[in-house]
Amino acid sequence: MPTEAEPRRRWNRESVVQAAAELTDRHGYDALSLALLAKELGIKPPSLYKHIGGLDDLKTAIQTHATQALNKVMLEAAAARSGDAAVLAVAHAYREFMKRHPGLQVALSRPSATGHQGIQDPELEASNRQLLEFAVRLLDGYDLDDQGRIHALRALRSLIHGFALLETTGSFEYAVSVPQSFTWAIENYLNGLPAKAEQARR
Amino acid sequence: MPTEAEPRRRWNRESVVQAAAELTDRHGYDALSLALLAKELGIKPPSLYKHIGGLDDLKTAIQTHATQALNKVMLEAAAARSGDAAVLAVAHAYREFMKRHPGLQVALSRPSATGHQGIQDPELEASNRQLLEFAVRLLDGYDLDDQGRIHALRALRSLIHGFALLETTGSFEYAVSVPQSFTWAIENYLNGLPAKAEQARR
DNA sequence: CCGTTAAGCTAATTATGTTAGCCTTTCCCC
DNA sequence: GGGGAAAGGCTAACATAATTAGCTTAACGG
Repeated sequence: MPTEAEPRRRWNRESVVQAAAELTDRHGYDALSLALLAKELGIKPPSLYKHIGGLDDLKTAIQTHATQALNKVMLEAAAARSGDAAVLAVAHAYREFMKRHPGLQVALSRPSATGHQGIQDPELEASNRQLLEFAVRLLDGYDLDDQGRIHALRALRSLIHGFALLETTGSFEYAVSVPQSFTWAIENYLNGLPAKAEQARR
Repeated sequence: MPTEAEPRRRWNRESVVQAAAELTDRHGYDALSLALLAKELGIKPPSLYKHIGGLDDLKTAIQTHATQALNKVMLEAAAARSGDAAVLAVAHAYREFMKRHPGLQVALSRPSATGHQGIQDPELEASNRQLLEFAVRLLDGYDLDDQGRIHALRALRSLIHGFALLETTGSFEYAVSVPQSFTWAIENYLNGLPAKAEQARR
């Protein structure tokens, strides 16, 4: 009898979370269940507990997975760009990510399942810190002090995130081009920023 | 035996949805269940089906309930104000609403449970139409054509909604005042809008 | 080769959503 | 007032999901 049996694919926490994330994107965040995920992986629900702590833990893991993926996308989008072009590129990449990952979008738009009392994944911390450092540099071309930069970053992210979210919830019914609205929104944001004194440039 | 029995409070669809909405605000959107709701109302789960079609129907009802409540809040905030002051008032009212109703906030930030294929509550339609008409007037003081006004409204709502959402998901960890960031964000938005030619005013 | 461990399984428990069918109160109309 | 329909509640029963306990087996290292 030849060893016909599948090598029996081994799952680990990361691959399980990854599969779960894809599941939410395909079937919707609310459709995520251990039963469905187990079927998808070809194993039985109790086996999942060898990799994750339960449904809540899985949801939290999906959140951090999504956050890291989004951070990565933003960093890549801004690479080799600067100034307004960089901001626009990041904005479009952010929106693209949200549209391409409807499940993760929902995951990114809700309080973490397990109350996030400080104790966080160190890898996530690092990713966030890296993003912040990078993001601050995005706004180099504007006349902002340290506080102003934080304000500006929060505003930018709010704008992008809110837009992408409202877009997929179907809040933009009116017969005006949504992509144009997005570009308009970002440009209006940039337009409002205080320009750095001209003589200070170049 | 005197008729000690409680007059047995009667529920209807509206009061049930209202109670469910409050439940989500107190216990979190994900904690919403027919079992918990029934306990809250002092009835048994199957009885709920006399008022709602099931959990999905209830969630959709909560969404439209939330939308109408939010619309109302915005309208009231802008009453007797105009120009930038009106925009700021609406923005703050919107954010306040989101903070005060964490459950409804989540409800407002996800695709409707029952796919929203056009068939909508006429009352909701009316509320949305009313809001749009009003909102357009909000931007009277700026030099925008019809398309521009829609762009501007989408941008404003995205900014406010996104900010409130990220605020409660805990994305603003940095040690800078969040309320200040919010005001900054709205002012920056207004700042970016094209001012109407001066001679056209007063 | 043998023991440990990782990763799977079955069985059983609990909670929930949902349906069916029954019972009582309310209330309207005659 | 009477009588019936409708409203609103209930119990019983069932399906599915999450979770726990305890067993089994493949892999892997000494």
